[in-house]
Amino acid sequence: MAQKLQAVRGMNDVLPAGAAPWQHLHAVAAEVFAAYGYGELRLPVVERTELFKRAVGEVTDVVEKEMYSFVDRGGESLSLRPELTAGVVRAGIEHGLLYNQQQRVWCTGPVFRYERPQAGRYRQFHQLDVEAFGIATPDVDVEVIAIAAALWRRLGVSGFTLQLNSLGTPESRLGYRAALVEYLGRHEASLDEDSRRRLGTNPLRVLDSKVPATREIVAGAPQLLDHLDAASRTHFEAVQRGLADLGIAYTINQRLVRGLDYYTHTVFEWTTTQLGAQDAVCAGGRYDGLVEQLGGPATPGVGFGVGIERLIALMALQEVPVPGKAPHVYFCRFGSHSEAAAARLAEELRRQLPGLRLVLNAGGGGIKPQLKRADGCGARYALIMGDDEAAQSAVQVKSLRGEGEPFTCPWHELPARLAGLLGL
RNA sequence: GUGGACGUAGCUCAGUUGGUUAGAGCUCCGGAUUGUGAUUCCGGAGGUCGUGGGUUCGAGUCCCAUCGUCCACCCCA
Repeated sequence: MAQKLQAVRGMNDVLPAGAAPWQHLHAVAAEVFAAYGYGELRLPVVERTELFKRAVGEVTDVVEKEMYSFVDRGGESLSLRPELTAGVVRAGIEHGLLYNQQQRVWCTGPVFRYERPQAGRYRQFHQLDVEAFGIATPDVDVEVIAIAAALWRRLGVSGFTLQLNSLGTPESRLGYRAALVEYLGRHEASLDEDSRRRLGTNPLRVLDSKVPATREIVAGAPQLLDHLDAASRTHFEAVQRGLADLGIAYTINQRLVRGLDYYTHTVFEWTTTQLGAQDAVCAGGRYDGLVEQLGGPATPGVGFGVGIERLIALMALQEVPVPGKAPHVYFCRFGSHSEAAAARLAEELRRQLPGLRLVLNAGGGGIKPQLKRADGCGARYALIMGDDEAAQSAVQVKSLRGEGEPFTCPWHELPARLAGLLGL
């Protein structure tokens, strides 16, 4: 039997009624990023599978079992991007953006992960991504975090906790990793199955296990921060000072390790308690080895990704005001002489008032249903033109929101009158 | 991938221990003396009860499968 046509699991439609928060978020984000001097990058959704294997890490869950990979007609293995950073770095290397220079960029778009969908977790979701390249000093770590804070402020969302940690350099991490494996190995029998498996593949991930028995063991484990070398420690302290200096509150979470392999030094996560299990709205950190690892010149980098669906869910939950895009006016027209005149006048108004949102009635109907549509679409004013008005080269202007009495206005005065009424 | 809950009109939901043409509210459309909405009144449209099998004389109501949604795990934004 023919199956009902429906969207692919975990991939959602945004309908006109739900588009306002998306538009608002994008507009605000673009402004905030520009305010910090970040330029936009627009990238393909598909990259070579190899890129993600090398960037994200071959043994990560994201690459191991969540990528949408396929072989194209030329026999090449391609993947829908599971995150944005890899593509940004690829583009940076390819176009020489990272050759001995600083780059501040941002990027947005859909990313794909084959996971079991759940509230706040979808197979196609959207991220906002901010990256700064070519700056090794901790001041950019702070800058990037401050951008996220500015975004929350401009949007009017609140209630986040900024969690902070440092992974140190790859070398210091290796030392720590050895100490951790040694410690966990001694307690292997008490670990849960997942953690035992990770012991061999990705032992740091054992640190954020939620299994109670494992947590107990982890509590006594060697601390990552104790294994930082002097330079890493200095870097991390500078980041903390910088944040304190800007009045950005944070808490250090030594169990915060990222799921992607490329992070070094600073890692951070903005979490909320308001979204259930999917509590991370924004996460990022420093990845000084990534560019080189992908074949570019050794270039430090810091950045973060924001989960747009989660942020929007939070905006809805906190009832953040979002500017509406309802029409300003709805133009009712009826009668044999007025329809064409109204169409011409509507075009003229839109031409003269570029910000004007005007819906011209179409499909006929009496004045009553037309006014009903006008009210229903949220317009502030109705313009009414029947043959009576057309005969006087005028139109009736009627407020639908109790803003004054209806009045008749000649066509040629209408642009100025509307501009005044609507503040255009 | 694991465990659990759920799936009836566009939306929110009712539907008795399986029994004749499946209901409500909201939305939508039309009307209430000829050209004025959001209140009120009247009328109308709209569902093969997610889909496919099965049990039964008979299933929205029971069973199986499948798709999807939600919750938790896992993972992560």
